[in-house]
Amino acid sequence: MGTIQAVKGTRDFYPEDLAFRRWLYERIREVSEGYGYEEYDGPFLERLDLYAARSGEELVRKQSFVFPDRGGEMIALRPELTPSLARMVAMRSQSLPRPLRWWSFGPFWRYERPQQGRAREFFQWNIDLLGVDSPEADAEIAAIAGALFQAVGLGPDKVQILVNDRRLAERQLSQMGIDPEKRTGVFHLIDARDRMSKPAWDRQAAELGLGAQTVKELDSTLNDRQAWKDSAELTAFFAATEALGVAESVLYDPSIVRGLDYYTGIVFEARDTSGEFRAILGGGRYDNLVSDVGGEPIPATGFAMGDMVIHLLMDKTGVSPTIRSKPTQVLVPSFDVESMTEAISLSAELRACGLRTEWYPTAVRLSAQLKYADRHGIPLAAIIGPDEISSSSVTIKDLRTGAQENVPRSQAGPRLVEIASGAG
RNA sequence: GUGGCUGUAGCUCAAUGGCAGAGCACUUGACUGUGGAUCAAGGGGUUGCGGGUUCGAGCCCCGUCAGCCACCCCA
Repeated sequence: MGTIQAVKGTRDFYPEDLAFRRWLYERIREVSEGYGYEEYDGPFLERLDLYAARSGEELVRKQSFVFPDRGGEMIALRPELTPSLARMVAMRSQSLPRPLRWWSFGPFWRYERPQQGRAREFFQWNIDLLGVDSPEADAEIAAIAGALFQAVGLGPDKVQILVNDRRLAERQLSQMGIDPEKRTGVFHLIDARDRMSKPAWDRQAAELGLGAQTVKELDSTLNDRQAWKDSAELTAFFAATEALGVAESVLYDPSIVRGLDYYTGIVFEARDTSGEFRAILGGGRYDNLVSDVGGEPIPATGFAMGDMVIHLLMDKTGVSPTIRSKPTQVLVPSFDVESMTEAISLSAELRACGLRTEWYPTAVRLSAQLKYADRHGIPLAAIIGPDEISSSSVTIKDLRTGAQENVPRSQAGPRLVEIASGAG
């Protein structure tokens, strides 16, 4: 190709691609606002220090796009939103009325090897509930995730939200006599269990210094689907998700611990039930983050969902909508050179009636102009040629049904509005 | 950051080391006032890029870039 290549890991959004992104954004907005959440956004650029606070070694050191500004300050393209949210809340923690229900949708960047479901530039939905320290708050957040899946056609048979509580997991490890210092390593081990073979997993467990008896106990704990009953928080959580009507979508899973360091309580992630793709979304409770960036302590819970995996899953399960990127409702063909001015003025009249109207700019064959309308899914055509001009009329054609009628020119706009609104 | 696979038309893919092709899409015509279907024709390529081997490279070799897959990590 002679053209300059796109930046690695970025995506071009042609009109049909942007149409899907906007459609997803609209579903996200409807669901978020349905629970009373306000839209906000942070800057795309942040000081690298912000992430150094808590996000985790890997994310900051290796996966951020970082550059020095002209003053030498290290700046990062935001790899996630939660630290920005914590900073924004911390800066006004005295004046913001609580609880805070905020959501956002925008671009993020991570310097990683692109592959299926993962790019270097991606879009992400963030939704958070701050100022409430209760399992019921976590349950609302999980219910919102379930509501979004429902809204895009991914029912409980296709997506499950898998839930655990770090406090329960830590208690379980303590009961097994596992040193608190080994927790992080053991959490990673737990996280990797379904991706590794049994022998490899046992070997890594041994490397961590876990005895055979401990490994056995750990294994049986990870298979105990009833252990949530030992947790007051999870018991309250599941009672609340049932009341919220999403009981079928949430499931206790003792192997969910999540990678980010700032989670402090209930954690969850959504997976496709076929197990084909990586996590669709992930989140949980992070009660210390706001104070970590300098604010007064505010408990918080929330999640982030990328735009790529859910799209892959929707395509695979056949629930992706077919979206028309062309907004035009009415095409006004240019019948011939002589009537072109009339066609232009007709299109202006139709626009004045509130119709999204497109004038065909060259007087080519009428069949070619109607074919253009057909290819773009434009439902209506308003034809004005020599016959119509001499009788002060317009021929209206509904391309969906093939029906055609001739109306006085003064009636063309109102009649088209009627047809376009489905009343015709 | 590590390892593997693959790069040919807008898309999906052919072509034994010997004339770069097909289907879909696009444009035009069959059809001088009517789209979808059918038929026909046409446009579109520095075979990702750079080097090497060879009489001759889309094909073989080296490098590079990109895509995909598995790690790592995570949305």
